[in-house]
Amino acid sequence: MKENTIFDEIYQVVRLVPAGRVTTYGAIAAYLGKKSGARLVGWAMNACHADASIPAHRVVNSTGLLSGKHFFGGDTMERLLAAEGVMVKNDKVVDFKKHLWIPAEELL
DNA sequence: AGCGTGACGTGTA
DNA sequence: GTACACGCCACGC
Repeated sequence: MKENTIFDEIYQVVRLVPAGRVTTYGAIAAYLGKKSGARLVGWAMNACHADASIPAHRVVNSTGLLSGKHFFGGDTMERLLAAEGVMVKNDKVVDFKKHLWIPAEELL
């Protein structure tokens, strides 16, 4: 490891996300020190296909919308979330704020 | 070395 | 409340 790349940094944080919780691209970016690096997180997630150990399905946008569910292959993302206790309605996380997990706050 | 793109976020109209 | 535009960092060509 010790790639020291933004990708790995993001991967580590995403892997720290507990089951039944979801985080946002902005939260991860903020934790890494990137204020508006949300796009970078999305980019890293795109490469997450190389790491099946990364629960990218727990990462949603600030509106709680499963932006990447389309990339997972249909209902895979919402199904994984539902299996962990996170209900998804209309591609959006139910009680999103309640399930929201922010590294900068929880890992504080 | 420069331009375009991207699973986003925030602000303004 | 919805729609549009700009900004951010990193990667691909």
